[in-house]
Amino acid sequence: MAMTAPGTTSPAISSSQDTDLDHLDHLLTPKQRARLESIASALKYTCRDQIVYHQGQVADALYFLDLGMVELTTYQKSDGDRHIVAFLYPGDLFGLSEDGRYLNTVRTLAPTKLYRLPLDDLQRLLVQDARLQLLFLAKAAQELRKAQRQKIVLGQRDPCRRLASFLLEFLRSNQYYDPETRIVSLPMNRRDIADYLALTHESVSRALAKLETEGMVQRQSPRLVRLKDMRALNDLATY
Amino acid sequence: MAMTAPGTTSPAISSSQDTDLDHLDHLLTPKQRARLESIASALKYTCRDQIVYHQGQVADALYFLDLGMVELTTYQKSDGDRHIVAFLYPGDLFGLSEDGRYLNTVRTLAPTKLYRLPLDDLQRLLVQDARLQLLFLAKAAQELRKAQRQKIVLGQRDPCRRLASFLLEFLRSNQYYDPETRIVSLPMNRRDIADYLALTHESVSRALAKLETEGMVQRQSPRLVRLKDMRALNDLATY
DNA sequence: CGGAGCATTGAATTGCATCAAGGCACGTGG
DNA sequence: CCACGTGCCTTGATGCAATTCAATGCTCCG
Repeated sequence: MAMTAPGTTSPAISSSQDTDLDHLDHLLTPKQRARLESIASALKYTCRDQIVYHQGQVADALYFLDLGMVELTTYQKSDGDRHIVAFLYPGDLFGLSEDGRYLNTVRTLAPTKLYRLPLDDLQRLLVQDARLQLLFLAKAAQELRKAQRQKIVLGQRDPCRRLASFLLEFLRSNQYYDPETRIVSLPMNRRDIADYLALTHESVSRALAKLETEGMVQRQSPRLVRLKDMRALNDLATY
Repeated sequence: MAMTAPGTTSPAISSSQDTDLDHLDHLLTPKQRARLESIASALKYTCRDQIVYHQGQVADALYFLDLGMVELTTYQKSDGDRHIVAFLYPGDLFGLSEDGRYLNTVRTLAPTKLYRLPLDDLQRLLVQDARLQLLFLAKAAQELRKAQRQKIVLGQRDPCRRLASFLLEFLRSNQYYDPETRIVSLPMNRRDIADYLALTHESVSRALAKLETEGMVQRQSPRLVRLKDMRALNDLATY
């Protein structure tokens, strides 16, 4: 495991506190921005459940999520068991591959805008501009931290703990969390949450119910959850 | 999630099939090697259970594992529950940090040799040499793949499946796996394995016993496990 | 002084009881 | 109709405790 973005000690590099508004863009010089735009093509998905690419397809590009939300899933063996590896927020990069093939299937969960960066062009660009490459390295380190955290969350066997960690992930999001009302607006269904947390959808329901009876959250509707006792949630959550 | 090493499509970049012998070194030009050596300091640990650094210490260097094996652990909250994030093989980089502090504690599991690369020197070097930086980016992508796989393994609830995946990880290792006899020589105890797989040490024992009664493995001694039915293990394992 | 045998420690394993997550079925509501 | 929630039952992982085993250190005796 591991890889520190060398830049995390430098103010020039992205902090670990990315939010919806804190995109890669803000860190770019005008020239870098122009160069990236010259190789990028914008993609827009107006509805959810659209596939960006499939696991196993030849990997020829990296993607930058600008708006919306996508899920990254991996399908196991022959049996259909699905595993959601991550939910991605604006500012995240995706396109992880191995032996030239994408490792995941990427699906939109909401109207989404993203940029497609062809790998060969991008590599050329990153070799030309080493400072720009440092930003990508920092992004990679950020994803690594996220994966490590998530691994620890999955290590917890109490569904409530996993769910608490999951809910708290939304604090980063401007789009799906309103600090005023402290309401999380879940862009995915119980099944998706279950596949992400390695639970069944029933267990997700039950865990949510338990958190509610314990006064930590309050369900306005299935997709709208108000975080009542942030302190207790934080204590429960692993990270 | 995600980040493809742009280089995975280029033969110049490290393949995903790293083994103990396939170190970063082999991919470096003599000049790159010399530059890295000029900023690196070699560290040798002659026995196991030595701490390289502690979680929370100020992160000022990246490390390259040259020989031996280390474990990367994260300690939770106040209670002592420990989570082993990864076991590292020769060729791996470590030193992941957040807000300038190391995220893990690194401990040797065997006599170990590693190189210490101060972050400020390294960043300078990577800005000078963008091609060298691509190698680091590729390493980061590799760690990301590893973390993603591990996350899926932890998603499985059957301890046997997790253990099978764990045992198969050793196939990469020249040091701890002998293809002739097909014997894995475990460098860690049951407790460590348990903390890695999010099980109890009893569950590890039981899972191993079950794999043995089903003819997939054979215990020569607690630390020596012969892989009898590779096919069945692969079917059982997630990845 | 040296070596055989015993004691101690810790890891690993196994039996047993418990408990909680999963799976099924059904009901509800948008 | 599909997503969500919930009661009931089953299953299997956990936790505790007892046992085995290995390695080490120690004593005591030759």
